[in-house]
Amino acid sequence: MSRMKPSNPTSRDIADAAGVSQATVSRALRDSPLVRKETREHIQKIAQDLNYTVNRNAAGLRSQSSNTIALLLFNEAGEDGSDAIVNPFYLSMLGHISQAASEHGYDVLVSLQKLSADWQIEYQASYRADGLILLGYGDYESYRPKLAALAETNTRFIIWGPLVDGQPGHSFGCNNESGGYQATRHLLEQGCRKIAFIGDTTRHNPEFEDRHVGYRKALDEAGQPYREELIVKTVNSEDLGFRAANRLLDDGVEFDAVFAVTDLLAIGAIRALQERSRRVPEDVRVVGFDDIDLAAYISPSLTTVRQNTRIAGEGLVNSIVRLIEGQSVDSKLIAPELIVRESCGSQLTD
Amino acid sequence: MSRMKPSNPTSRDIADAAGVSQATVSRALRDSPLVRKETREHIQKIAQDLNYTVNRNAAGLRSQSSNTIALLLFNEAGEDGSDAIVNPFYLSMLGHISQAASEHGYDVLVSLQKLSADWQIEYQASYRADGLILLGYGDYESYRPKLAALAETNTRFIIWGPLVDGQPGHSFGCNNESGGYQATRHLLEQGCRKIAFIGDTTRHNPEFEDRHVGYRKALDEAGQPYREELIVKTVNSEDLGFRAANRLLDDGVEFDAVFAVTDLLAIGAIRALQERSRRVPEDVRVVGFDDIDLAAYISPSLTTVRQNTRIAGEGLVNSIVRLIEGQSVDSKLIAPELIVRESCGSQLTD
DNA sequence: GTCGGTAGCGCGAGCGATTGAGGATGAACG
DNA sequence: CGTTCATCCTCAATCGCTCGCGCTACCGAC
Repeated sequence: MSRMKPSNPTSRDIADAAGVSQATVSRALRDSPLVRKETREHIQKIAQDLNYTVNRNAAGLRSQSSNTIALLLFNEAGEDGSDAIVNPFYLSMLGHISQAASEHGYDVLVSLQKLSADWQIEYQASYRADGLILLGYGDYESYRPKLAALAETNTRFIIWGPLVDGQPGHSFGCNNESGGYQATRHLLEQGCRKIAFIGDTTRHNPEFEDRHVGYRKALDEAGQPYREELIVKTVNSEDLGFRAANRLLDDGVEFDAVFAVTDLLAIGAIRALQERSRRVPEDVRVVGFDDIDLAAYISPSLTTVRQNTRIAGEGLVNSIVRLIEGQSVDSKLIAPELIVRESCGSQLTD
Repeated sequence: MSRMKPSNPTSRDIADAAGVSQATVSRALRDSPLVRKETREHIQKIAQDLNYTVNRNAAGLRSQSSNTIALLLFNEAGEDGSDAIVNPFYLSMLGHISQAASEHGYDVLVSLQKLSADWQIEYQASYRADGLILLGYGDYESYRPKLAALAETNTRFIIWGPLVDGQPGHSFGCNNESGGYQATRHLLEQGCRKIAFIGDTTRHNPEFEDRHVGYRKALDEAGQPYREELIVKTVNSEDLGFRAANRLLDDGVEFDAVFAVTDLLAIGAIRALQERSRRVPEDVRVVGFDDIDLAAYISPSLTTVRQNTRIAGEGLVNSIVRLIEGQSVDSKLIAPELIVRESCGSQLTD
């Protein structure tokens, strides 16, 4: 099949050059306290001169570890065979995950997964990696068996998302309820009374479900009624946001604001509104969720609930590393933050 | 350090269960013609039942290969210790690279590199992977020695970018000159006569240099003079585009169009123009390069030169795989495509 | 001067796959 | 009926590293 480059120096070569045993080289290069400082430095210098690096395959084989974490990205695009489009929010997390991982001495293996793929793939990844990070997991309900299978084989994994009762494994996410609450409350404060909600409200998307809970809580608190006709259930993509808003308009539902559970949905909704001559924010105020790059640049710029991807990425990596090292993980949620821009019309009232 | 999950089935377990030797299991699982079809299927079934997957470390150690390609992303953010922001264009390539790689049976290891990092890191990556893909390599001039070092150690790598004379290794890119030409020519056809150019024009960024060549060629062809004062040299980021446009305005340079060598620069430039009350496209028409997601959503939507990331990703993977397999690679360029949107004012003349 | 303790290093047995060399089997052939 | 081949498998030797032990100095203490 494929070959690596021919004949690199091995630890034995270093050992010969340094006049020590090969085992000592191994220890020295891993900063083991079992070898004297001078010896260690001597060996390290020689290794550097000879451009030696440990063969990760051999090291991994012997130590039964890989110092690698696999990042499984689930793309939300439909099964229409179209290009795999990964949610930009997850993509922006990738950078921070990679960074954090390398600080912990881990490499990152990425793998795009189709939601329809069978779990065997994940399992294989588990052989290549010490742990898994699952991003954009989508429909939790239908994936639970796969998660259970992972857990059963002692695969260490962590899911980006809320803590769902009865879900196998660990998770790390943001306080979606708080985010949904903040968004809705902000709209209420702007004087909105008929706030449409775009996003799933069921256990299938616990993240969205929690945002919906926050939405409802804010309404309750403000003494506003919860109206079924304002709820459009959908999963995540720009196009679905577009369609959702169009459906509201088609149905003749009156609304003066939209809370979309993701920025992608919000952006699609804004496009639909503008196409049908509704001004944002004058006629309809819109708030999204995630704070993807796009949010700041579209017109009007999008008010949204930010999930800090740096903190998220670091948190995920921290958790998985703790898991790998056999420590316990405390799955606390990170706090989302409302970012006010133009689409919610705050400026109008100033 | 870290451990993988305890005791998985090995090929010997499969062998015992199937009543064959362990070597036969190994061959059967790799569809070797040396084992009879029935035997092979029998073994594969058992392997599946036992949730067996080959230990990649062991396989890699023995065969001196990893079936992995490393993707090195160079972030363009300054050294101000700020968050690592990867150019969204490269990020969108990631998905396609990952996809293409898995179709070839390769895993993808990602690694963010600071431009300032020493080459040792890349070298280490080369030990983990059969080949390297370098994205967003930045300043080619200063990196040449590192590339040479890679080439010298027989590391297989491929760079996204133009074919630069004297540059070690192989590359795969898009026809930047054509792209620059198309963009500029389109602006000329819109009646623009003073087209500012934002981007590097030197060998340090061969991609941009080539776009500049195309820009100049279009001007020549139209009999338009090339004016130094319209050129703003800068590298790539939204903020730098913002500053570049401001500088043009500060300097009192007259211009009726901007060709920015990346969308990020173009978006920054538009922001600056709008802030200083220049209408886009009425007063200044703008064309970018890349066609990142953002381009379609900003206001006005950005006319740009698209580099098809799917084709690019597949091409890169194809090339590196060929390289790994010892075949020759023909480095042809992919063709960029002008995507007309609002920022160039085409609609105005319709 | 003997002895226990310890720091520093070497020995050798694997880790689990791949791979070339060689054995068993049965069909084809003179 | 003995040979000759394919065909299909088995044997056993690696790949380069890690890690439990065991060995050797050397030190201070009795």
